[in-house]
This record gives sequence, structure tokens and C-alpha cells, in this order.
Amino acid sequence: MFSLSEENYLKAIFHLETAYKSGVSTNALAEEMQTKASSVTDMVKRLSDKDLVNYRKYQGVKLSEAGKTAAIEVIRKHRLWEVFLVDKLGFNWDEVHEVAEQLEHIKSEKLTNELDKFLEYPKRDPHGDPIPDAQGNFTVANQALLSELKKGDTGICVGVKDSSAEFLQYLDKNKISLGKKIQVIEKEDFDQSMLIKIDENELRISSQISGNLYIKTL
Amino acid sequence: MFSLSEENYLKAIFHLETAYKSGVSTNALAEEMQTKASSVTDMVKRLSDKDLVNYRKYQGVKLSEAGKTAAIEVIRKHRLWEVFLVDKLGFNWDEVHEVAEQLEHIKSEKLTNELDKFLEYPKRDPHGDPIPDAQGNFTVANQALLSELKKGDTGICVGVKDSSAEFLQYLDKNKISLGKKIQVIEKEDFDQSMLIKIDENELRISSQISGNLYIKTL
DNA sequence: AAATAATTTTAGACTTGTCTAAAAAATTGA
DNA sequence: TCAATTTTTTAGACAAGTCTAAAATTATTT
Repeated sequence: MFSLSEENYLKAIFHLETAYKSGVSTNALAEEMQTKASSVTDMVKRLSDKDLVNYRKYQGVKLSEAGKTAAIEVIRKHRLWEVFLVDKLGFNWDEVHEVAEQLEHIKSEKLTNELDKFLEYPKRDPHGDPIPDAQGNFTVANQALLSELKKGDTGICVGVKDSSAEFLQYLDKNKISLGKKIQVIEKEDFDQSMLIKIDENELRISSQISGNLYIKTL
Repeated sequence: MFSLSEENYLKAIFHLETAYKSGVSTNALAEEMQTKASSVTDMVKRLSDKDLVNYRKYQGVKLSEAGKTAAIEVIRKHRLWEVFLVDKLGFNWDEVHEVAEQLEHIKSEKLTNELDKFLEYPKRDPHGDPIPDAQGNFTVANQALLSELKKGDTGICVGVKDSSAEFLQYLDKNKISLGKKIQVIEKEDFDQSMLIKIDENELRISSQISGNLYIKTL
């Protein structure tokens, strides 16, 4: 089994790998982990000794197959617990992250799988992120960022890219939630801001908003 | 907040205090914590520095009020999670301990209290142990060990003293569970073994069994 | 009340994970 | 291309929590 720190590093590397295809840099990982580059180098060496990552000095780090499996397991647990907190305990979607960060490290295969069953095998967490199944398979829907849509396009809101409490509270305040239908009425060339139609209401949103909302196009 | 190790020590001291009224000895604590006496001395000093325990060299250790509050909070979480695992996820009562040992350290007051509500404020865990409420109050029922009963006495099984998987599996095998009515048919003077009536069946049990079953007398 | 035994504490070392400061390597740019 | 800058690694230190071996204290026994 892996330590809490090891699991957090694996998870962070997994998340960064989409942006750093050729290897996650030490500084990027230090930023993500809120720690110093020297600490990252130390840990990455230990992970490499355990064959959880492939690491070459100065060249960045990539997950091995074993490392990826471990990272996905942590992510699966994190997202299942988020569903539990929202659906069963009445947490708001902007309150679950911290607690799920702790719960994701609980080690019990039976617990994870029984929780999955209890929640009726949810496909996505409260922020719309896909939940890997027990075999580690993601169902990555063909989705786009709202900012990529053109005037006249319509779609269903299926997830958020930024899941900070601040952003989620903005969405709550403006009655934007997963499952809602959104149509692009206008798109401003100058700053990429948009006028969108949601629930028969029109709303003007900045590119920071549209760049953090995932949409399933119709 | 307290570290995982600190919380485990506080919990262990709390449990041992009932047997060691005048102070928990270093060796007893080492045994309970599955560690060495020297490690216990080190930790107890640290807990004393934080005013979680009262400690005098060679004289054993007692919880302070702050320490007791912290210990009870951990026990509350442990027992609530046990109820969750059995009632909601279908765990057997002999499978919950290890997982609850991990879950009891999750830090979120909201989580604990919402879980309590979700479980409809249970009074006892699956082994019959009382669950402290949010204010730390136990409802300690007036209960006796089955071994203390005399021939002819009757009572309801309300808890177990030993909650090892082995003992719980023995009880399962012999159809002894919480809520069952038990009558003492005979008690052997020589070895304190008993013939008991449960569910219209008669069963002979040793003193090791009767000494680990809590009974509410009628 | 000594002497022996048992318990408890101290001293020093080790591991994990972190840090700072300095050195080494890689990248950038005139 | 080679000097300046940025990134990354190394070296050495620290805190938490544990260990072994030895010393100190308390308890027991004769």
C-alpha cells in the first residue's frame, strides 16, 4: 500500500499529465502540491524506486502503469465520496472537496465497491467529472468547453473544469447547474464574453466562466 | 487538530482508564498500542506538553478534560461509521473494525453530524457499544455481563465486551445477536460454564463467552 | 532492609517527508 | 555561441514517530 503523501503525488501527476504530455515538470508538480521543488525531487525519486513513475533527471516524470492504476483508484474513491456527501448527507457541491481529500485515502476495497453499489454506480461526481469503475475505466464523454461553442449552438451543461468553491458559488447564484440546457445567443469578438440563454433567462458571462463549463453539444 | 497517532493514543488511554483508575501504566498502553514502552513514554510527554494528559514520571497517565473530549469525539466517529458500514453498506459486524479505525480520523464536524442525522441518531453501534452524542454524552445503560447472572435470571443481549472477529463469528454461528432474550438454565459451580436458553434452544457456553456478553436484565 | 526483578525513562539512531541554501544542468537570447 | 536566467538537483538539517540498548526508578522478595 501507498502512503498518504505518495497517493497525493500520484494523483497530482495524473491530473498534470493531460497538460504535460512529455513529462510533468518538477516546478509544475511543486505548484500543484503546494510544496518546494526540492521536496518534489525527493519524493519523485522514491516513487521511481517503487516503479510507480518513470523519472529521468531534469526530464520530468510520468506515471508507470502501476502508478496510473493507483492514481485512478484514488480518484475513483474521491469522486464516489463526493457523490455520497452531496446525495446522502446533503452537502453542497462547493463543500465536498476538503472532506473527499481525506476520505479518498481510506484503504478498503470492499468499502469502495459497496459504496459504489450503495450510490447505484454513479457515472459522474457532483461537478460532472467521470467516476472510474472498479476496473479503472473512465467514461470520458465527448464534451466541449462552453467557450468553444459558436453563436447559435446549444448544449447541456455536464461539468465544471474549475471546481473551486468561488466558481461553484457563482454558478449557484446564477442558477447554472449540471443538466441545464444552454444556448449561445451572442458571442463578443473583443473579449469572448457571451450572452447565453438558460431557463428562459438571458445571462452575460465572461470568458473565465465559459472557459470552465463543460457542455455536451446536441 | 491532533495527529492520527495522538488520536489513537488518546483513545487507547480512554479505554484503559476504566481498568486503571489511578493512571494508565506505560506497559499497558504499549500493549494496547502494539508498540514499545519507550515509544509510549515519548508520546505521552508530547501529549502532556499539549495538556491533553496529566503525566508524572513513573506514575502513569490520565486524560485531561481536553484529552477526554478529543478521545470521545474519535470514539463517536468510530461507532457512527460502524453503524454506517453495517446498516447501509451491508458489512457484517465482524468486518467493520479495521475500516472504522481509518474513518474515525476524518476531520469534519459537519460530516460527523450529518452522518449521525443520516443514520437517524443511533444510540449504539453494531456491537452494542453506546455512541456519544455531539456534546460527548454517553448513554451508559445499566447492563451486566452474562457471567454475573444467576440461575433462573433472564435478560436481553445488548452488547459485546470482546469485539474480535473470532468472538463475533462464534456468536453468529450460535445465533446469538443483539436484542435476543437469554435465560440462564444452569450455572456450573466448577468452571462457571452455563446452560442458557435462547430462541427456544438450549446452549452450553464457557465462562469466556458469558464474560464477554452484556445483558440488560429484566 | 538489601538484593533482585520488573517497570519506566533516557540516549542515540532511523525513516518519512519536509525545508533552505548552494550547486548543477538546461534553456534563452543577444 | 556563450553568457545570463531559469529550472532542477544535491547536501545538510529538522520534526514526528518509532526503535534498541542502557540507565534509573519502583516493586517484590527473602
